Amino acid sequence: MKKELPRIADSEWRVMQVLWEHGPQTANDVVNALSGEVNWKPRTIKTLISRLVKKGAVKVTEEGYRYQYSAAVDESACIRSETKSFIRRVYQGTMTPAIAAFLEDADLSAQEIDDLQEILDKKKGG
Amino acid sequence: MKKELPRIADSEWRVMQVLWEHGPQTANDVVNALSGEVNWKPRTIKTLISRLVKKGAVKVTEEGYRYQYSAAVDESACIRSETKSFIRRVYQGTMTPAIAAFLEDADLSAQEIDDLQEILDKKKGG
DNA sequence: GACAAATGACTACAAATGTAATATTTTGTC
DNA sequence: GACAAAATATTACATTTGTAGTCATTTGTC
Repeated sequence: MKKELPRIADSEWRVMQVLWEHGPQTANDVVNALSGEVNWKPRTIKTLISRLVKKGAVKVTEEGYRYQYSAAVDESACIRSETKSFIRRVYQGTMTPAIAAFLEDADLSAQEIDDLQEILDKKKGG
Repeated sequence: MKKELPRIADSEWRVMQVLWEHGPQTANDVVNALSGEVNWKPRTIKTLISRLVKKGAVKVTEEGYRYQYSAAVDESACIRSETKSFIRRVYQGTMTPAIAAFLEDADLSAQEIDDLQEILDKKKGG
């Protein structure tokens, strides 16, 4: 059974990424992880966390005497869902032109090109 | 000199796409073009058009006795800008994982795979 | 155990967005 | 030229988002 993914707003993504990357943390840990990257007041980050909790994207546990926050939704599921909605919106649902545009725009190393070609080879094979 | 692209909201994209695809049109033409695709009342579409005009994404000309609306911003510029901000947000700016995820997720025909591989070959060659 | 410091809860508030309704003006028709 | 129909303009309103501030509570310290 798959859970509905809550809609994650732009700035909320930053918070989610910290939680996905570093696992359970206090609000302050998140604030620290983001300091330097963004210019938000600690309060702002707390607000974002609360909203994510309310949406069900983040869960809280009382570790000892302070709350620990951790992601409650799967990172790749969120990425896939966001990607799909992006492609629908901007490329009207057609993946191939989107990918082609990406490829043409991207500045790829030879290694990266090889990796991508391997993915394609595998797809063809399968 | 490049113009600042106005921020185009999700539902506004639908309107822009009609204007990009079909060129100058009356509000009603846009409504007709979108009917069947979306479930918006004509009023809603008119509102979206007005907002786009106010943002400078659409321009109005009085053709004869009724307004004609047409895109005032370049389609590929918008697509590129939106793509860049999407990749920054979701993939933290790294193109290759984004593309890899796209490829793995996409349901591609053999033909499409070949086309993409050709793009990659060309990139490697260049 | 009183009090400051830290943390979390509740509140704020403007702009953007989704989704329209109502009011006014223009135009074609009789 | 009066009036209905069509088009445009103005207004509405709840939600979401960005960006916080203030109030209340918990906790460590003396």
